[in-house]
Order: sequence, then C-alpha cells, then structure tokens
Amino acid sequence: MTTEEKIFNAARVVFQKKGFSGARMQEIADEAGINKAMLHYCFKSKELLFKAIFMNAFGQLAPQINEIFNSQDTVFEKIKKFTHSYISFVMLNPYLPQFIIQEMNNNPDFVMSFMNFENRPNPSILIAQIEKEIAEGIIQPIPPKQLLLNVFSMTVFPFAAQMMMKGMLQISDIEFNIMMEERKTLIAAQIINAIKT
Amino acid sequence: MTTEEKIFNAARVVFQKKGFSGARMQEIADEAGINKAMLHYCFKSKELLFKAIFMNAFGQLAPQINEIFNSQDTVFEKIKKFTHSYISFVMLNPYLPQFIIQEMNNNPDFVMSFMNFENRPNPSILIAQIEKEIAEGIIQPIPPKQLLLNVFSMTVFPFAAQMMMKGMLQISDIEFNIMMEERKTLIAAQIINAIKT
DNA sequence: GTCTATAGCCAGATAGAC
DNA sequence: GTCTATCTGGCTATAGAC
Repeated sequence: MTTEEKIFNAARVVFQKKGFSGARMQEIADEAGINKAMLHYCFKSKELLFKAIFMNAFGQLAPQINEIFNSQDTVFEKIKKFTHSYISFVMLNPYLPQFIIQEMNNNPDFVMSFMNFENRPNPSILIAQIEKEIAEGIIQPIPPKQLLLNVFSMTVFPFAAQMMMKGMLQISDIEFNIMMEERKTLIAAQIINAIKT
Repeated sequence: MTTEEKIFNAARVVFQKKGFSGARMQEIADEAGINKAMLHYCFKSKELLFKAIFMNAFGQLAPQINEIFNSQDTVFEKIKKFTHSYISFVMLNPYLPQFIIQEMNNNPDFVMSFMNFENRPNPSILIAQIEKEIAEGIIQPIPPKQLLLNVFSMTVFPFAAQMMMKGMLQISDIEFNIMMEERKTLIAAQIINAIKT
C-alpha cells in the first residue's frame, strides 16, 4: 500500500466519523501511521483531501443507483434490487450515508462547488416508469417522488441514524447487523405490499 | 426578550445548521446581535451552551413521542398520530433531526455524558402491543423493531437528508413543504396498508 | 519521500473598564 | 450586564534537514 493510499484510507475513516470540521489533520496522520507534514505534501490542504474523500464516496454510490434505476426491470424489481444492493454495500461502509448527508447539510456551498452533477443519481426515468405503471393499474396511485422518498427513507435512514436508533431500540451492533441483513428483503416486501393492486 | 434568550435562539440556529465543531462563538454572537464575551458570561463555555441547546432540542421531542407510544390507542392509531404530530412539529424546526443524529454520530461520548435517559423515547410498551396485535391477527407478522424502524425512517429521513433529497428529486423548498404536508397522512396509510391483515 | 520544528492564524476564553 | 482588548492554546500549513 502506497503512502497516498494509507493517507486516503485514514482520512476516510476520520472524515466519515467526525465530519469535515470535526476532523483533525493530526488524527488522520496518526491513523495513517505517518507524519502530519506528509498529508500536506500529498494532498496540499485539508479541503482538497476532503474533496477527494467526498467525491470518492459519492462516486461509489451514484453509479450503482443509476444502473438499477435505469435498467429494463419493472418498478417492483427495481425496488427489490435497490434495497438489496444498497444495504449490502453500505454495511461495508456504515458511516457513508451520514457522512454525505451531514456535509451536504453543514456546508452546501462547499460541497456543491465540487459535486459531479453528471453522475448524480437521476431518478427521472424511474419516475416516468412509476407513472406509467400506475396508469396501467400495476401500482396504486401515489406521487412518484413520495414513493422514491419512501424507498430511500427505509433503506438509508437506519444507517444514517444508527446511533440514535441503537439507543432507542436498545440493540447491539450484532443485532443491528442482523436487522439490516433482514431488511435487504423486508423493506421491498413492505413497500410493494403497500402499493400493489 | 432577555439577552440569555437572544443568545439561546441564536445558538440554536447556528449549532443546528453547522453542528458543534462547525459552529463559531463569533457567529452565534453576531446572530444574537451581542458581543462574544456575553456568551461566556451567560453560558460559561461553548460546550455548556451546546449542552443547553441539545438537551432542549431532545427534551422537546422525547415527551411527545412517549405520550403517543404509551397511550391507550391501537397500533394503527399510534402510527397515524405519531407521523402526523412529528411532521407538524419538525416542519417548524427542520434542522432538528439532522442536528440530533449528527451529534450522536460525531461525538457519542460527549452527547451520552449529558443525555437525559429518564425521558428518552421508550418504545417497550409499544413493542409489546405490536406483538399482541400480531398474535391477535390484526397485524401481519413482522419483527416489531423493524416496524418501528420503518415508521421512524419514513417520518424522520426526509428532514434529516433534506438537502440530498431536494437535490436528487429536484424539488424546491416550497415543493418540499407541500410533500411533507402530504406525508402527514400518506406515510401512515402506506405503512398500515403494508401490514394490515 | 519522510521527518522535526516552527510559523501564522484563528477560535475560545478572560481581564478589566464602564 | 455589556463592552473592548487581549491572552492562550490548538490547528493548518510550511520551511528545511536528511
């Protein structure tokens, strides 16, 4: 593993846990097992390092989502595939959703300044398809954007609000993982059950 | 309005928007229209000011939730009441959910050190009730904690991930508010439709 | 490339006048 | 109680040896 990779991995851990303003360059250096000066040698500044981490994180998620949204499947199939593959992926990167949500909220201008809008998740095809399937009587009437919001909510929220939900529902890390494993199929079943004709 | 109140309101705005580490005492002072020294005169330190804000925020939410969770209503009635009243309340404080989630994730130890555990949302009665109604055949079988997670997800997520969802679904602030208004009844209908026998 | 040492700045906190 | 001015510590960033 190159030094740059060590820094990158360390920075991902620290930024995703503490956020941009909470992260310390010293902590990233310690996590990487190198000196603080190397961070600046490799990535020039905290902002540029953060930018690299954020774009990488976002870049991993967006294409997966678009691939599923824009495939030839039915809406129900898409919901099943999305929830399953999103949960599988995020279980390996549990801090990712909260990280992205947090930085977009805390500093929208900064994030927007380097967001890649070409690759952003684009649900317009799926929205049209939902409208079509409603017209065909396959799906019960519902505003398409509300349906998408439901799918994202059920899938992403448990990871974004992990600490809070673990505390409120009194569940351990292990139980949490079991529940998320179960949600890979449970969510889609619930959503489809709610809107099927 | 007393100076203390002016500070408190200003601090709430800044902390909820930027988080603990992103917030600046100077910015809070400016927002309050007073001097930075007054902050320390009134609240001693940034941490204590934050603590006051966080506990107030959490203290507003928890009792409402418990009241609904522990009433004499049926599960379906509770879901309807919770989603409706939670959304109504949070529409007046749109930064609140993300604020609480973020700080619990970024600095669990700090937050836990002053969290009021007596008043925390406690779903144990509701969980027992769900099990009972499943046994009675009123609700389709589902792990109670998964059902609760679904209710919270559908209700809280749109506010927590506001920026991201506005960007992805291409909705304006006004459209967002219309959608949230609609969700006051839509969510409960969806959830109940998915689990009713 | 990798380190040590340090510059320079900024934010939280305080002293002290009024 | 409210201000101005200032201290102090910590953090980003850089200079410079090796």
